[in-house]
This record gives sequence, structure tokens and C-alpha cells, in this order.
Amino acid sequence: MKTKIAVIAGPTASGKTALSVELARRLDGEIVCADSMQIYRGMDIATAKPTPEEMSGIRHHIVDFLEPDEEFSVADYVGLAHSAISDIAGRNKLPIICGGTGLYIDSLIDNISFEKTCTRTDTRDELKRLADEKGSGYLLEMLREIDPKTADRLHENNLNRIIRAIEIYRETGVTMSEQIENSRAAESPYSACYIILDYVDRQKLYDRIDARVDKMLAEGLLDEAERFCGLGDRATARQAIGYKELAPYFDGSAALESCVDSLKRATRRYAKRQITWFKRREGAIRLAPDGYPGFDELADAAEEIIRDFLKKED
RNA sequence: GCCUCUGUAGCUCAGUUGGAAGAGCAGGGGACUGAAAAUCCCCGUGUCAUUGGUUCGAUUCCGAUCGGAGGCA
Repeated sequence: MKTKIAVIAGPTASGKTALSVELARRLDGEIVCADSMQIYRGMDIATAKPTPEEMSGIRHHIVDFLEPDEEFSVADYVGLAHSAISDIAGRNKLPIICGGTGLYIDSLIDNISFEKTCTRTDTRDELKRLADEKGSGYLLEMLREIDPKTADRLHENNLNRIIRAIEIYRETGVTMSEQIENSRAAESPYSACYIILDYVDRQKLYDRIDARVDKMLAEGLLDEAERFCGLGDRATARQAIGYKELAPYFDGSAALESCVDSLKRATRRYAKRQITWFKRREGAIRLAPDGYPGFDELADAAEEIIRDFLKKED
């Protein structure tokens, strides 16, 4: 018997947080966040982390628990999420996965398994140096010797992926293509009702993004960003949209207005990448927030879909 | 009212000594297995303002008209 879970996914600013809280209230659920940035403490405004008021008493898991200079990965996420789900389901509540990090969500519900030993290693730095010296094409050819299948699908410029593929082999003795195959060996313990928030009119989403960035600024994004811009290059936190775009303003090389524009643009592009990711998910149900007169109607529709799903045997 | 400049992709602009136009930005599409809010790949047909004329041929030259900017009164 598989564990039934609900998933609320979608691009940034599509209204996932409000919808998932509402559904948790109506369906006696708890929320498991699937967001690679909301996990970090102190990164509240830029990541649009749900505030205590927004959570309104609904328990949220896997948010706001890591220091920004700590490392984290999909493998860590999947481990934490599996136990959060079994905890929630064990108390007869509905686990609702909510977030925009597609890799995390899909790895979780497809039950992707990861080799234990292979985290960040010195090999990575060494390969990076080699690439600086001899070019990324050289590394791609190195990879071709080891794992031609993966080398074929990677572009020469995508150095991160090339390095990762070589690293996996060196550290585990298993090639990336073998690893991918192995990772899908175990059947998923979940039966998921996968709902994707998908605007019919993309401009509406973009308008929401612009408005939300303005709101973040009003809520003190600048102070938060100034704190995080000081972090080292390696820190994951630095990758968050909302800090790096404002850095030129702090060092005086650009006006605030142009930084805000580039922040909005970066967020739009991020949303587009998320849309692309979720588009390919088969069997997911797409709900258009702009296809309903208001939030209540959208929530009604989502509730009905999930109730039907829960009624079905297996 | 007169004079000058200007009208080319959603925006800012190149350009064609007359042979059916191209950059940047914006935007679109895609990939994705341990950094994923990251990383990477692909995509430029548009009444060249409108309308007459010259020409084998006009977005390019000439005239008029309609926008826009500036100058002189």
C-alpha cells in the first residue's frame, strides 16, 4: 500500500504557499517544503519564505533550519523529506509537498536513490583547475573515455555537469549513466496527486513577480541582501535570487533602479526554467490560477481533485 | 508660421554607394540525477511611418502627407 501524498508545484510567485496552507487546513494536512533556498535561516524576504502568519498554525517541514554557509543537496533533501512524510502519514495526516524546486520534488516522489559516498570532494577542485588550464573540451574528452553515453549528452560548455560526471566515477567506480539507471531501481513508496500551478497568461505571472519584488523591497530586502552579499563565493546562499542582483548597488557600480530591474528579470527567467521543468511531468494535473474568478474557487478545485484522489483505492 | 533633424524587430539603434535587412536588450523554446533560485544549449520576416514619383528594380533617391525631437520667430 503506497503512501498517498499531494504535491503543489509551480513557478515562483504562482501562489503555491497560500494554496497549500489552505489545502492543509481543509484536508488536515501538513506541509513539506521543496525549496532549495527556503531551507536557510535568515533568508526570509528574498526567498518569500512563508511567515508565521501565512503558515497560520499549519506545520511546515524542511524550512528555515540550515545556516547559509552550510552545504545541502538533493540527496540530503530526499532523506529528510522521506522521514518527514512518514512522520506526517504516521499521524494520519496528509503530507502536502509544496515548492518550486523541481529536481527535489521529482527525486523525492520518483524515489531516486543516491550513492552514499559521493558528496563534494577535492576531485572537483582539481578538475576545475585542469579545465582552467586545458579547457572544458579536454575534460569532455576525458569523460568520453569513461562514460561515452553521458559525454554525448553534455555540451562542452556545461563544465559543472562534466566535472560532476567524472567525479562520480572517480569517487564511486560507477559511471554516471550506470548511476542514473541504478537510481531508478527501487519502486516509489508514494502515490502522488501532482498539481502544477500553470498560468494561461504568462504576462499575469510576470506582473505578479514584479509586484512581489517591489513588496520585498518595501519589507526590507535591501538590509537582508546587504547581510548576505558578504558571504563567500561558495556559499549556497549567494546563489539566491535577490542578493547577487543587488550587489552592484552596494559596491556603488550601479543604480538601485537598474539592479531592481535585473532582479525582476532574473526572477522571470527563473520562473521560465521552472515552467519548462514542470511541463514535461507526465500525469500531473495543471491548474491555471488565472482561470478562476478568485482564490477560493481555485482552492475549491484543488480540494476536489485531491479528495477524489484520496477516495480511490490504491 | 518657418527651418533642421528624425520615423527600420516589443525597446534602443545599425545598415543597404538602389538588387527583397541585422546587432544588443527584452522575449520564446529546450536540457536537467548530490551547488538546481545553479549550470548549459537553441531561436531574429519585420507592411524598413503612409502615399505618389524616378527606376528593370526603392526600405535606400525625389515630392507630398502624418507622427516625434530640436532651433528661429
